[in-house]
Amino acid sequence: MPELPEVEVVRLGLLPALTDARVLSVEVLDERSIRRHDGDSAHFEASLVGRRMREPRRRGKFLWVPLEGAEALVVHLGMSGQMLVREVGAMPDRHARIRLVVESRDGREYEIRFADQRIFGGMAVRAVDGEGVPDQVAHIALDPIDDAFDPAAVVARLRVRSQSVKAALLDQQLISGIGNIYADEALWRARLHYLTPGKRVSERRGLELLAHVQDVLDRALVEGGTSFDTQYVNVNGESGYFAHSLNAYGQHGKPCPRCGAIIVREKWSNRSSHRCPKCQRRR
DNA sequence: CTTATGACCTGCAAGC
DNA sequence: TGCTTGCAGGTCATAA
Repeated sequence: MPELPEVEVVRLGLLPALTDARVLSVEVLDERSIRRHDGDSAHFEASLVGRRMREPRRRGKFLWVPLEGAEALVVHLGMSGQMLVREVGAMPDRHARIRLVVESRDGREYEIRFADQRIFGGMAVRAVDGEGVPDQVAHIALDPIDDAFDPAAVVARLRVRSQSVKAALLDQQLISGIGNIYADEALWRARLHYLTPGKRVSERRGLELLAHVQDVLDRALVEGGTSFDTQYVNVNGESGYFAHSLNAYGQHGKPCPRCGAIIVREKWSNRSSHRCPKCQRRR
């Protein structure tokens, strides 16, 4: 489950099971899901067993579970990753790649399953800095729902770029947490064509765009994220409801809710962009 | 430095 | 029915 709202839904779901829990056992079922870990899967397992976990954190689409000592279990869901909280010995989940058994704060045991169809996601144990941020996450910009997020600074950096405004929104080193769905939704709300160069976006419209980004992420979070199929689910395997509220993403062939023109899908940078041909013209 | 492109994977839906 | 093709919520390394 990929973008910020979906990852935050997962983090919230993990809080009761993992905060102050202790790792009892770890089993790597598919080596490929251990990514950017400094060592093999046996080393990964040994790095976790017996250790105490702290409250799960998130920046953008990166999730991590701080460990006692200056390390953290970093989780990235990639395109199709899931973190499922199950009873120990529950029915198997499809595409389960890594299993952790933990004893939670209240003394109950849970089986945490990392499931991932496409294996673009993964886990690693990494060192953290003085702020508790893993080295793997250090290069990721603050996300729009972080207290320290600075919209004016992001707009200033956007406005000196020649690249398209959509590429900027997807650049996790400029602003994190946005992916293809929420980029298209925010651009629709802001009535901007995705190919508009950053330097052609006025300061006022840039700030408006970021306000739309924050609003669409907040609303999606309240709805439990966007799910089109069973790939994108919370820790209990349940889907979110924000797909009903999409105005542009995946709406090609349907009328624009604002002006009635037919939403189009266009190939761009090895993926799809959705826009209203009337409200989001290239100027 | 910035920017663009392909690699990494599995599986589903649509079209023939 | 079976085959092929296109498509999918991301990130990173590499090249220009």
